[in-house]
Amino acid sequence: MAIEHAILVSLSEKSATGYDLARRFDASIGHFWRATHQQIYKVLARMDEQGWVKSEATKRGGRLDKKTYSITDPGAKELLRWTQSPSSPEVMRSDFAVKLRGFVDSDSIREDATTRLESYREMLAFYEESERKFYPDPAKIKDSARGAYLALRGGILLAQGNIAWCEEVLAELNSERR
Amino acid sequence: MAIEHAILVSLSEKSATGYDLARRFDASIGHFWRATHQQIYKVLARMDEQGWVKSEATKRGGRLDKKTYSITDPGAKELLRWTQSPSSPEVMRSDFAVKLRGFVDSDSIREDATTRLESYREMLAFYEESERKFYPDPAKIKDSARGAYLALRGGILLAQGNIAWCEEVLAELNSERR
DNA sequence: AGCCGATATGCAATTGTTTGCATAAATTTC
DNA sequence: GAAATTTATGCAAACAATTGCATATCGGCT
Repeated sequence: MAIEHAILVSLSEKSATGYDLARRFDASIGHFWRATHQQIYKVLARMDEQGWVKSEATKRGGRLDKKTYSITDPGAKELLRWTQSPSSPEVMRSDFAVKLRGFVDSDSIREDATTRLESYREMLAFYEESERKFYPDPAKIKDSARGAYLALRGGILLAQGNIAWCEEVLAELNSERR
Repeated sequence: MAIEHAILVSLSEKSATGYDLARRFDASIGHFWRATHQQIYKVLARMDEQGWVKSEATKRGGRLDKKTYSITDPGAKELLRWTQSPSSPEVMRSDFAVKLRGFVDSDSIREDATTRLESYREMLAFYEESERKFYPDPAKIKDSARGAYLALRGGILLAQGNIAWCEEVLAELNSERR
């Protein structure tokens, strides 16, 4: 029930085609909500029917029309309504935690923890780079950018939590080996 | 593709009925993987067909049989296979981050952050209580409990990350108010 | 005796998401 | 000039998960 709202947020920043959105959901906003292009196209069509977005078509000869979507008033109203309703707590679903809990094969867990550690470190590096680049001085952040900044901070803090977790797992597994 | 494995992990700890599992998925292992009883019953039936679990029925007169499930050899083999295959990185999906990113109504965000902060603090308190109770001395943890301990540590570290995030959001929103 | 909560199982419908496939022009790279 | 990548859209099938409903007994409380 929230890919719609992620799309509304994204469109409220800037109008876009489904393709553009798919790229955004693979980068910026995609750090907080993943979605494939297939899903985006389908949801966009539904949202269009509902009147939350409108599309402007560009003819392209032999190919299907290119459609640029923008948010409508009802769409903005829905976004406000959603913002104002309390968000349900995230459903925790961690393959890694289940794997740990099972503790069937410590070598595999070590490998997995190593891979995860690496990818969370990359993620953290990326987020921190963004932070330095876009918000060098937290006191001077424009009001319009406060939300994006705080979302980014979340990415950083959660990545750090995950890194700490992986490091602990690896430390524990290595101490166990002796 | 992982509720099966969470069930296998849980059954490998101790045989159980669907009902028992549903309660576990609402507490211990449920901290890392949520599932409803309906889903559990359905998946158990499928796993039974696949031969990953077997069930022993107890007749109960007018009512449907009570079935106690336990893990089979093929089930244990599948659990090992799953453990040894690299876990796909968790798909991040955070309503809260999307809401922040949109930043439509800061009062609602403040409320939301306050609620989340509270629930993560409760979670953390619960985890830390478990840690004190079951693992007072990390150096003396039995091998068989290492996995559960490390999963618990994950819960603690991620809860702390989320708490830090909520606190930052609230601090930022309050400084903005002036 | 009546009510409530716990025990115990499950079907059905719907919604949400992933995966596989398909098409086709424009642009960049070798 | 050929090949690969990017731009751009979408359908269909399968799988995963949620929500609503239904049933029935047992034990404890009032």
